[in-house]
Amino acid sequence: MARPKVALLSAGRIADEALKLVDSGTPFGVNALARRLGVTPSSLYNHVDGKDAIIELMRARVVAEYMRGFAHESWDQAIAEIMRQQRTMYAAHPALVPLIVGKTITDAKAIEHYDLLATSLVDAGFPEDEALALIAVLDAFAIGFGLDLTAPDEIWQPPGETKTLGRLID
Amino acid sequence: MARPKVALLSAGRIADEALKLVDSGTPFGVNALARRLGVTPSSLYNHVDGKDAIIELMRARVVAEYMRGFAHESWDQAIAEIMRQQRTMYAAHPALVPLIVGKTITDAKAIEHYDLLATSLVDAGFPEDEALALIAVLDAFAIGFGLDLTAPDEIWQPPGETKTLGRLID
DNA sequence: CGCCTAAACGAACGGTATTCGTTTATTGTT
DNA sequence: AACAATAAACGAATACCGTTCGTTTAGGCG
Repeated sequence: MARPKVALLSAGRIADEALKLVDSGTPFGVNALARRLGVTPSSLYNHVDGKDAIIELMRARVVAEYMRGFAHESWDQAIAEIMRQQRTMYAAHPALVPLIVGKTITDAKAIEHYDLLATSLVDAGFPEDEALALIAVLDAFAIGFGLDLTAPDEIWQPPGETKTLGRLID
Repeated sequence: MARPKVALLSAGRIADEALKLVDSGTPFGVNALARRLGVTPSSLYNHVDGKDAIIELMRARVVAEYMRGFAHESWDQAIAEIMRQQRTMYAAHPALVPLIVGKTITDAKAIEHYDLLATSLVDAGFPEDEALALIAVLDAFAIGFGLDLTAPDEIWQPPGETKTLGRLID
């Protein structure tokens, strides 16, 4: 097929289908995504910059849907609210978490939310370095929690007898 | 080369060199590891079960080196001690964290430590399901913190102006 | 009408982990 | 001492992966 009458693809459709693919539980990949879109893998590169860019598009999608920000709240209430929103977000798309982990955040909306928190903390009197450290710790916890949602069925596989753990995980 | 007079490889040497490779910052892989060992990739399979098994060997190595357990401490002191040991461990080998994340834990010593904590919590009166949930949360936080140590140089890459965040990260 | 661009395809490339067959040196057994 | 079995290396082959490039063709614009 050459150029079709109406374009089969668009960044939006790619992002949507990618998220559906991820949520379906099958491992994410450019080839699998292309197959789902009824297209060859190389066609995607006419609309999108590659695998990492697609992942960033997915991040943008879920951030736009789940992160609502906060208003007129004390810094600790703001933190609680943000963590709740992130929990809901990651719970809705657990398989996305290991994909976005460790990748630089470029999405404007996502950065906006971090900026909002940073401003709230600084306004509340936190020194700048402490504010940054706090944001990092909160993010670490949120990511860690999100990863827990994708954890393999068997987190632990005791090779021998255990005193307590074996009973707990059964 | 066929079989040499003295074996070039052993599970131990593979684990050691793998950890050195990981710590060096170059991306971990079977090919890169084999090159470092002066051997072809397929030779590794005479001693070790594959990539994931090598990663599990590395986990065993660092757990054996850094996790000392605890004794006669209250449950909250025990938690604090475990978290400190994990922090030190991950800080010493940050690039290992993204490799072990999400992989089933089979190493005996590692399981032993989780079992010790589980026992401590149950003995302290926690219901079994709460104890397991608590362990999961603690683990999530530790992993999240560990991942933060490997984070890319630029965690955020603001596409536009920011109110506070841009100032904080410079 | 003709040119340029957009958007698809297919082939090829370099990379990954892994498997298998072959070779050969060492070890264990009769 | 002769011989079989095992261990441990290599190299070639496989099956993926993400990505790049050249080619084709349809649509829009001057």
